[in-house]
Order: sequence, then C-alpha cells, then structure tokens
Amino acid sequence: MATLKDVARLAGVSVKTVSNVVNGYSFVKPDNRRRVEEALEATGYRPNLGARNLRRGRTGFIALVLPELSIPYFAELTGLVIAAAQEHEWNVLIEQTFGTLSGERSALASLGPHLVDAAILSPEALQVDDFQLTVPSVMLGEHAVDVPISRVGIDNVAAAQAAVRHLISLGRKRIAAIGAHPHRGTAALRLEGYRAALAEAGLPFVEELVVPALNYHRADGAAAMKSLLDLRTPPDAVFCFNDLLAIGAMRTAAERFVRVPHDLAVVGFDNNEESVYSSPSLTSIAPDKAAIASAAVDLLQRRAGQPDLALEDVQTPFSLQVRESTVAR
Amino acid sequence: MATLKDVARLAGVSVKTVSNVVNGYSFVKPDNRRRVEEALEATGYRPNLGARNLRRGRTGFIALVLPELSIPYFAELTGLVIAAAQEHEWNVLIEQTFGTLSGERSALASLGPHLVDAAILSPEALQVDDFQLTVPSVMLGEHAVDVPISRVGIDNVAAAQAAVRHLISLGRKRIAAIGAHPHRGTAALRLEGYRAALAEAGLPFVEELVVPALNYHRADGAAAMKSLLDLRTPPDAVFCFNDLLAIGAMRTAAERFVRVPHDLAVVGFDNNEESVYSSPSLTSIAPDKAAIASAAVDLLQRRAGQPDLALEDVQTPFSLQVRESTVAR
DNA sequence: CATCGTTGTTCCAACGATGTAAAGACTGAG
DNA sequence: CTCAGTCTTTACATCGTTGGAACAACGATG
Repeated sequence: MATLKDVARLAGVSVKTVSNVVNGYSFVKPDNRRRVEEALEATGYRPNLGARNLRRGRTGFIALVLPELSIPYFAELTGLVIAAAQEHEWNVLIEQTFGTLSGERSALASLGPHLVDAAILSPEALQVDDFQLTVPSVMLGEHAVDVPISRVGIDNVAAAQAAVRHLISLGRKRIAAIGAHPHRGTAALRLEGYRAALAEAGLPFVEELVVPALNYHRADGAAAMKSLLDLRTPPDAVFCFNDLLAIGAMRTAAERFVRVPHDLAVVGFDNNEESVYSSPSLTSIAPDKAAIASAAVDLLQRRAGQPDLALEDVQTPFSLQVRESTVAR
Repeated sequence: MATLKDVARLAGVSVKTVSNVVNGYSFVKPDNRRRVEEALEATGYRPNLGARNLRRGRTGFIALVLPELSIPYFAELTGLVIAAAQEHEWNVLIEQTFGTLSGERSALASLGPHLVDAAILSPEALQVDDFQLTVPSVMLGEHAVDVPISRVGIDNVAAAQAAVRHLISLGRKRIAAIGAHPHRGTAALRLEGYRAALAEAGLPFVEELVVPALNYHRADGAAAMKSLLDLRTPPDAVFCFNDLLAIGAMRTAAERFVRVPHDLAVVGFDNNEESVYSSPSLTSIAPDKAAIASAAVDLLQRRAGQPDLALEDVQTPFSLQVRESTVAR
C-alpha cells in the first residue's frame, strides 16, 4: 500500500507537499501539483485513515447503539444513518444491546473518545444515572424523565393521538392499546396520546384494554392480542405501539378467525416495509426515518466541534399511512 | 482521556512497562505490576485503538459489503456477523451497494489494507474481472463462474431441490419458480435444483412457469405472481428464490382471491422472521445464518494471518421449515 | 572476583499522517 | 541592487502505541 512517503519520492517533493495537495491546500506551484497528482494516480494512493485520525485527534467513527438489527425499524434506520454519516466522513460502528439494561450499560461503557467521536443511542432500559457520557451524543425516541442529552424524534403524543383519532373516525368505540411499558418513555407518551384521543372523543379509558408488552416483537403482539380476545367484550380496534406488535396481533386475529378490519381495526407504528405487503396491509404511523437519521448525524456534527452547546430537541415529521387493516379495499 | 504516558507517570515507571502490563507480558516485577494496575484503574485507561492498530499494522476492521440493510435477510445476518467479529476483536464496517454494479464496484474500490483487514462480500452484479481484491475476502452465496475467492454458504442446488420436492410430495403438478436472473449465480443454482426436482419426479419443465426477477424485493414477487396468474393455466404451486418474493407473491394471491395453500402452495427461501408471522405463514428454506456468519469470520481470521491459503468453500447446513403456505393448519 | 544467563526496565524508532515554524524562492518597489 | 513582502517548500515534532535493542540488576557459577 502506497504511503505519502512513496508518493513524495516518486514526485520528487517532500511528504508535506503531497499532504498539501491531498488536502487541497492552495499554495502549491502548478508544476509540482501536476507531478504530485500524477504520482498519486500512479501509486493509487489512499490515505491511511487510522493514521490521519490519530494525528487529527478524531477517530472517524460514530457509534449507533440499538437493540437489535433484526428489528426492521432499526435495520432501516441503520441503513439511513450510515448514508448520512458518510457525508460527514464518518463510519458507523454498530452496537447491539438486545434491549437489556446490562447490554446497554456495557455498550455505553465501551464508548469513549478513544473509540468514537460521537454516539447515537436508542436505549430502552437505561436509567437516569447511566447517562454519564464522555462523547457528544443524541438519543432517538423519548426518555421517561429528564436526562441531560439531546434528542431527535417525532412527537409521540401527537402521532399516537393521530392514530387513535383515525380509529375513532371510523366509528370504533372500544379501542385497545398494546405496548404499555413501565419504564419506556416512548411507551408512556404513546399511551398519553391514546388517552388524549379517547378523552377528546368522549370515550372512556378502560384499564383492561391497555395491554403491556415487555418486548416489542411479533410474538409479544400475538400474546397481547390473545388476552384481548379473551375478554368478555373484546375490542373493535387496537392501536399497537409498533408494527411488529401489530403484525403479531393480526396473526392472532387470523388464527381466531377475527376479521381485520371488519371485526377489528388495527393500527401500527413505524411503517415498516413489511406492513405494506402483509395481508391485510397495515395502517401505520410513518415517521420520516431519513429525516431522523440525518437530523441526528447533523446534530452530532455540530456538537463534535463544539461540545458544550445547549441541549436540543429536534422534532421530525410523521404521517399516517392508511391501509387495509383499518379501511377495507 | 488517559494515555499510556499518563499512567506511566502516575505509576512511576516507563511507558513501555505499562504497555507490557496491558498486553500481558510475563516479566514484570509484582510490585511494579501492582502499581501499574492501580494506576490503570485510577485513570480509567483505555487503549487508543487507532494508535494501536497503526503500530500493529492492522486496522481492526472487517468490511461487510451487502446490498441493503433494509432487506431482512441481510439485517439478520449483519447482526450475527457483528457478534462473530467481536470475538476476534474486529469491528464491522458496513457498505451498502443497493445491488447495483456501480455500487459494488465502488465499495470494492474503497476497500483496501488501509481501511480493513478483510472483507465479507455479498455481491449480486459483480463480473469476474471485478474481483481484484487487496485484502483477504470471502463471499457469501454463490458465483456464476469461477472467481478466485473463498465462499461460505449453503448448497443452493440441494436446498432448492428440497423445496420443490416438498411441493411435489404434496401432489402439486404445475410448479412455478420466481427469481430467475441472468447474472446471479445463486439464482442459476436454485433454478438448477428446481429443474432437478422436477426431472426426478417426471414432471415437465415448462418455460412459461419460470419468471425472472431483476430484484428480490416484495414488489418484484408481487409483479411476478401477477404474470403467473394471468397464464391460461396458472400454477398450483410456486417456489420463490427468497422470502421477500414469496411475501409479494402471497400478497398478489390474496388480492386475486387465490387461496394459499389450497389453490396455490408457496415456498420461500431465507426463513425471515417475517415469514413466521405472515398470514398464512410461509414455508421456507432456512439457512443456518449464525453458522454462515461465524464460518465467514473464522475463515477471514485464518487468512488474515496467512494470506496465501488455498481457496475454501465452506458449506453450512440448512433445513426446510414447513408452514401454512404449503400445509394448511 | 570476573563471567554468565536470566529477569526486568528503559530508550529509541517506527507506524502514516498533519501542524508549525522556519527557510527558500520569487516579486515589485524604492 | 537591496529590501520587504508574498508565495512555496521543507524539516521537524507529534498523535498513542508497540517492537527491538540496550542496559541494569541479580544470583549463580567457575
């Protein structure tokens, strides 16, 4: 592999002059510049990023801490974060936590200025005390309590409210919710939106219609739906806090011969690709994932240069995608 | 961030002695070792990986070149590759090519010993001439022609044959295939397995039942299925070359009121999570993804130390997961 | 007591890049 | 022809780490 030294020797100039050409420094004689560029071409020089970053005092990486890549929402988001990071000359280091407290803690502990320049976090279990961050960070989603960290995400209350309003507008009266969670801030806000929509329509809040989910996988949605269908009066609609829960719920409905949307309307949250092709296709809240990814990376870019900026809370847009799970073809 | 120098000053020894302790060198006086360890603890020292790797002449990274993270198969695989790489002290750098020739070429061009120690490739469009690799590499899947690169993956012919045999064993006679592709080696082998299974059962190979797919997304499966259902005599079964195609195909079937599996049995390939919860759930060839991931990383580990080993072809196991798309509940 | 091998430690150079400062080349004005 | 001022290039130190050589301390040996 060619180094600056090799190129310099070939071009008959000093290492620094080559470095100057590579980095677009203005004051290089046209003649030398040409010779250096030819030498660069001839050797196929590529900068050694490790060395460059060592010298520049950066690592060239940002961490993306998330529960699991096999969750479609995070897979899709990761692809977009990688694309956004490329524009800032950052590579993305992925850390999977599997949504456990210990996984998240060890991921956070392993971060640090020696490894990454900044971090994007999607925590699910972290407590307030855990946020002892040594690099500029931003979190996606929502935290339950006041934590000293910037945030990027949609307005979860408004989004949940929009979802439930949609169900109400279809004439549904007994609307369940799947995905309540004791510690997750996002869950609390979605529940709040759910309550707000009910209240606004004069519908009662019924305790038994709110089903918790410890995880947000398809299996959890399926299990939650079973318990709802076992009620004396089952719901005529269900708002699931993510698409996987909704897919699981629809699966249970199909097994029990409950017709969606006729007997049961279903709304999800995340708008996974999967939900467009399910049978029936799934009505879902669609956050603008590309906007989230680039907002997060931009924010880190700003703070990497200037670490002590005031905390930010960036709201990204969302929309409601209406499909067959609430409105039949 | 504490460096070796800081630790050395605190412990009252030289930098090298600290380095020796950190790297588990035996001959350090117990007394010094203790002092160094205390200093390490006190400063919270973490090695600067960039500097270490620069000195050691490695980068600490392997590249994972794949079409797109939003494709579930690759998302799941990536999670497993990351886990496997961690055991070899490697971090994973993800490059998305979006399955295009230019994307794959530029990903390959950007690789090199300055950036990664080795690479795992999942190419779809690359030509023989493109395989001018400068780092130890392994490819997943299958190539159409002889390419000088090691490979890890399942026996695609046998797997496809198992899938089609299953359809035949159910009494299906007019079995279609979706996913033929002019350049993809994997597609050619799956088609070969399809033909072999038909031949072995004495069923005719019918040209019109083999539908190409330029991409392997859900939409492509849906489109292909439409063309099959428009035939004068539609098929009574379809073998899709991946699960996404199958999901798309089932979606079209539902839209046309074709009952799966009664009128049409469907088999996929990849065994995505999604396929377990679709309605109906999808029978699929299940490659052992964890085995693929760890075999690929192990292989690279071997070759990173010793670059000129003979090419290898590692076969990993697979199984057929029978679900509702071929056998009704 | 000189020599020896074994341990334990330090010093120095190097990995490949870039910032700094200073030297060298060139220009035009006086 | 000199001098100041601007461009252009270079030598050197440095980022944090590790490999190798050199050196120091030690008890054991002849």
